[in-house]
Amino acid sequence: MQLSVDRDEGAPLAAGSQEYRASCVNCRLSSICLPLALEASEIDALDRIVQRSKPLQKGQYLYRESEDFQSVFAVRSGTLKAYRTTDDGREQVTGFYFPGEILGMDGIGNNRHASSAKALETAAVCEIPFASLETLSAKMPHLQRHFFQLMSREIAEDQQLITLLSKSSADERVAALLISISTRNARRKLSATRFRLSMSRVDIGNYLGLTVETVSRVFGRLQKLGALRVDNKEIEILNGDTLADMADAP
Amino acid sequence: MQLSVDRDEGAPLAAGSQEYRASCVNCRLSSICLPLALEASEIDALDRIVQRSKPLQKGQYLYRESEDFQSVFAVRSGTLKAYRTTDDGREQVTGFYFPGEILGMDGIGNNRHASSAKALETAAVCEIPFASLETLSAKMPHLQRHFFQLMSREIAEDQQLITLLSKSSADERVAALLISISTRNARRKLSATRFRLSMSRVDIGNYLGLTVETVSRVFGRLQKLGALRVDNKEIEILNGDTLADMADAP
DNA sequence: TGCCCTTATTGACGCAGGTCAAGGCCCGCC
DNA sequence: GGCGGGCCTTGACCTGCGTCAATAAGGGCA
Repeated sequence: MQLSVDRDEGAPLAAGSQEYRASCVNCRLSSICLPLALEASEIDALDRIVQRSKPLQKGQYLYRESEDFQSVFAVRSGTLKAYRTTDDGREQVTGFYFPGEILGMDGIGNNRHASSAKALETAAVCEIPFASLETLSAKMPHLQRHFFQLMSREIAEDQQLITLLSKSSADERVAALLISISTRNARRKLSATRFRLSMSRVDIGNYLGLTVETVSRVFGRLQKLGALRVDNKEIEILNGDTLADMADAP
Repeated sequence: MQLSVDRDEGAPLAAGSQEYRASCVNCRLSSICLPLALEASEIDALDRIVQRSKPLQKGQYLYRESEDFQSVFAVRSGTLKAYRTTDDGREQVTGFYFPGEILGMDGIGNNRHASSAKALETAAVCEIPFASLETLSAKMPHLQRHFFQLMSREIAEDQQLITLLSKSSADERVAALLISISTRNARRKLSATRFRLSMSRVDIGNYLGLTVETVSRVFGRLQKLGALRVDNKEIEILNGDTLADMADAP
């Protein structure tokens, strides 16, 4: 059995094509993605600089590490992962991005993407050229503030991951990720207890600093504890409290 | 024997007091801290919003987690550490901050500091009220860009730490930290090969996700390899190449 | 529908680093 | 300058997770 596919695009689906003509005004993700305080005219101005293009297929790159940085991106549907490659060729997944979330901000620092972004499933994104965003921000205080906040939150989230990696056991890490996904689903009015993991066990392990085998074993353990039902990529959270306890148990 | 104390303040020391009247114009850290493209009049405007106060003593807090966020801070002299406390009471050091570096940006996201900052030794800072910074940024494109870049770099650095914590051995982690400190010293025209660690082994271990004992053993190992000379907090890098190899060995 | 290749699970085993414990050193304070 | 309490180091032991290996379960494609 399969949960329904995300239908997160803002616009009503236009008879089979060009749904990516959607606009921010009627995007149902705008509450996540945009500053709430923007006025209609301001949203319009933003809307004019946002570029929508045809969806990425699973495995396609949105951008690659060390490419010129031009834009940040908002996820409209699907999921992406961001990762960087270390000098010695190892990969590190630095984040998963769900609809309404912004990625690419790590490239602003020196005009070069600090990571690569790849679609984990078919995904649509809005491209926001950064130069235009800067110009617009200078004129729209709410927008400027919003972007400072978005970046700050990315920092805070990275710090949380740092804490997770630095201090926690395999169980805690996996539990924390599941809770994070659950919370982000809830924000988009999707089920917080039942969802499909778009990323592989390898990606999860990589993100959490664990091996696939360990991730697999933790899923088994959590299932045995009755906190979870796992059916391949389908997850059902049976006992959120157990999971939460697990996520920050000493 | 002790290396000379950092004298990083911008202004010449004013006969024993009130050296914190220094201004950005003649601060020798401005090349690290400020956008190079600013004009004199712009630096003046910035200078007027920057507040300098009396130095923090070792152990004093600059701000605490979950306090109201008002300002970001630039280190003028000394070192600080930032850390957050997890739900279960564990601490995680998220960064060390040296002269010329900015801290506090993780608080912008929801107007509350996401971490605490504490002086590791006597330290002077410049306080930059964020509201004023926002106003000024809207008028000064270079400044706006600069802050976007600073925040982006913080994200990129956090991602590097994530990679370190996720993938690397104890040896790699310690080597990477030493190289980072060395590089940041060089940027301030201090010795890249000889310095005094302002943080304790506990702090280092905490930052790197290791125990004190392991940190101590790694120092021993690096010393035995001839890469380092360690005398308590005094470090001399004897062989930067060995250290670099170690920092990103598979 | 069946084939092949990728992804996931499960088991056995070893090791890096955590834990516990003991001792030495440095430094601030009286 | 001597005393006390944190730091730091070193050793012995233990364990959670990585590694290796073998098998099973999907899932895309002809």
